[in-house]
Amino acid sequence: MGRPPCCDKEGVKKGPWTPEEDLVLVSYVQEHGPGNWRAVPGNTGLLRCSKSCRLRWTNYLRPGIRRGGFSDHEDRLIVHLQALLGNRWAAIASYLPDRTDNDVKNYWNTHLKKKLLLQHQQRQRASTAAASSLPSPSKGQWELKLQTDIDLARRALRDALSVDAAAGPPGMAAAGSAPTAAPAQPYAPTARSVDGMLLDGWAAAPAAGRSCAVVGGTVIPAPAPATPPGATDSTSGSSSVLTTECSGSISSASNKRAAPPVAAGHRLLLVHEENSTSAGQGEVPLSAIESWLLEDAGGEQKLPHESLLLDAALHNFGF
DNA sequence: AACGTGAGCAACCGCATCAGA
DNA sequence: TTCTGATGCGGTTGCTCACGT
Repeated sequence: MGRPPCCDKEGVKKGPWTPEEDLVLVSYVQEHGPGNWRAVPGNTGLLRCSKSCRLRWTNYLRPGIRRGGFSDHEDRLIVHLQALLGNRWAAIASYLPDRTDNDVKNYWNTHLKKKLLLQHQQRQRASTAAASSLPSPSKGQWELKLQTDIDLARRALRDALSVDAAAGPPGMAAAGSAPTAAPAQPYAPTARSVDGMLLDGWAAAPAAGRSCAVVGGTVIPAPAPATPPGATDSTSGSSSVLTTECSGSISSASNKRAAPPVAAGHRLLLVHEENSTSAGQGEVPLSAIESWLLEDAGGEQKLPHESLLLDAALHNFGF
């Protein structure tokens, strides 16, 4: 039952990508645009399976990807979205336009989970100490109400996610994290990177507001045709705006698939202006849900009901 | 200097779902 | 409607590097 894995074929290379392979792949995608991954190995001569090519592109070579250096704002956003959405990393990543689901997932597993656990333990110790000294209002009425609100919101989201709105074309989940106008920040070159290697004509600085790929610290501007079919095109037009509208339900092709905020027919607004000066780290314009999640508390982006969402996040991971 | 260990992250794997024939 | 190929997603693995002994 089921098809054999595409990577079972003999002669298919596995393991880390070499800088040369990266260049071949980027070059191909620059020319043909992402998609039709099945054809990539054959057309490029890469000894990789289509899946591997797609993964390499979406997680590493795609323009506009920011790596590492998660801000506090991003931390909190991830924690809260995780509490609401569970391990729907693609959906979560779609709220962080320059992050990949893999990156978010790794960051959660390696940093945030521990951080949350630590906070949780500290809170428990604190509440235990408080309980022993005070006739504690362990969970005040307002807090219980908030918990109810959270539960309702989560249920609503879950329901919404299970509705097949059939709105978004395939591949839109990834489009939710479509390249933004913010130029890709060169990551620190690694031993595997192709630092210093340039393709002819690629060395030019990317035009303003244009996507670009980064290969080993080299910024490679993306040509217009590189936009995936069906994806919101943030590379075309001078004032392109990523707009997500969700009408009552966050569309999802299934309850497993990520809810792509970019799918048509959504009411939730996720506006990402290409030329916005606030496109910097952690300053993406807020959608309704983000505003709710990140409700300002005293000027700084202090999250509401933090302990409750913390609980939810921990609960999602069986803590 | 050599070795052990743990963290971080890139990549793989299996499964689910979609789209087209 | 069913089948099949292509693609997307989440869980997991395994490699690399930093750090401690």
